[in-house]
Amino acid sequence: MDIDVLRRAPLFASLDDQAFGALTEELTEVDLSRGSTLFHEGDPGDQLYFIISGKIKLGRTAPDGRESLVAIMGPGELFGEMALFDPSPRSTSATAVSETRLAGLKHENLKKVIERSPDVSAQLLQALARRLRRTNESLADLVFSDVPGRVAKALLDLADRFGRPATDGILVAHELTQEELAQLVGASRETVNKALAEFVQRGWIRLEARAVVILDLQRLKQRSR
Amino acid sequence: MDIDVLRRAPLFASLDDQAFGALTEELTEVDLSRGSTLFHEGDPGDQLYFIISGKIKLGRTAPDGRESLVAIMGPGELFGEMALFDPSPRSTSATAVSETRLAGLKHENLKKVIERSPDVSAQLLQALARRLRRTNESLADLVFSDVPGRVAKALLDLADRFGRPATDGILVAHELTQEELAQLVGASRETVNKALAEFVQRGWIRLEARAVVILDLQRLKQRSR
DNA sequence: TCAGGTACGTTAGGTCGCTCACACACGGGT
DNA sequence: ACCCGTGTGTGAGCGACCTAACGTACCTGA
Repeated sequence: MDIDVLRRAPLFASLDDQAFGALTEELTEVDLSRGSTLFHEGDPGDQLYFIISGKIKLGRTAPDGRESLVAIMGPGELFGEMALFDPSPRSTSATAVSETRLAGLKHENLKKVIERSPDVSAQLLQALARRLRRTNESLADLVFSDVPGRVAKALLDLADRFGRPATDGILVAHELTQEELAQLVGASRETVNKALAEFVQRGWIRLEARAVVILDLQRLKQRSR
Repeated sequence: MDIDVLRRAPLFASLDDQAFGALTEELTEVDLSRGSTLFHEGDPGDQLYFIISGKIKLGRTAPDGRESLVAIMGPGELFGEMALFDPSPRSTSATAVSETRLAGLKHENLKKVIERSPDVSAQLLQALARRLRRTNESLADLVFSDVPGRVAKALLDLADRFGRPATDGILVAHELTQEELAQLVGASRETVNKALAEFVQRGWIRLEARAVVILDLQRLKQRSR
């Protein structure tokens, strides 16, 4: 397993090599292809996961089948930890957005790590606090901004996390379909498509297959407020 | 200071009497009257707070002045902890919804408590995980449900946390104005008013001054899905 | 006790974004 | 090479909710 990503993860930064070595013994590797689901909403859960490569979408399904995405998680990030501290069934489902490799860690093993090095729980607190902050932000956006604004914001967020400099802008290989992007910003696919078309029209972005190139970061930021 | 509420708080359940005694030495009492603000969005923050009595609304303000409430916190609950683990300015403002008494605890002192008894950080993790779960829930509701549905859900949530049995139903003395209730569910005051009027019409609730009596819990639950 | 602020109730009109509907473009499998 | 499924682009129509604008009922303090 490629443990480089994990070694660099802030969560384990405080571990010495020996403790880290012991940890890696406990990890289970999981590989997912696009569209396959790791767990469903309501499942019991006793593991948390690290993303080694690829992307995972965390989402909820309404009784009528509509979906809403809570977050897109990428390499180096972790998820599925909530079921551990607050022992309840999974509150979201987790599905691969692209070819994805994960490292799973059982609750009991995490506990062992925490006992050895309390810094880890400080890191976990920080990770959770950050997530809560982001979610509160999204909540406010949903109330304050219109769909184009939310789309702009989502693109900027994805750019921040997955963007790479390209010749004429920032390449954001988000791997999401417009349908998924729509579920992420809480809007219909059609409306999101129109918002994207408008941005293209204005020369702010360029569309590629499951990717976007941001050409005018400033204007996009302006629109996202 | 009335420390009964604190002694019963799960966060401190694991402390022995001596440790708890030491902790109370570090607490600062704060009293707020309705409408006065403890901190604003963007302020630096080095304290977390326990609610001894009363209620606090946590909210965000849009550039144009509109407000959105992230949560209503009541007796026994804590808030303002995010700024500690994830050292950034306050992400929300905190304002008293009613006459409120708080106990403030500085970051450094919390650290001391955690060092002595690591169970406290487990409790903190649980509290954060629960909050994150709730916020994700709200996020999904905002997308899936219409305004009446969200109002119903908010009433049920408030009933769960602040409700008391009354002769003909559950008395929920939420202390919120309809404007605040509207900000909590992400809608306009007018629309919330209409939803409430409709519920009254149907005999599901009865309105009182800054309070609601839930008469037909079943129907209200039905409507909230 | 009166004045003025604050909260509540209700209406009318406009609009953003949803649903529905369809056409096209692409890509992978037989 | 050809489907056929999946994803993308676009238009028409409609409806939930917002804004704007009032009148009324309180409560509070001078």
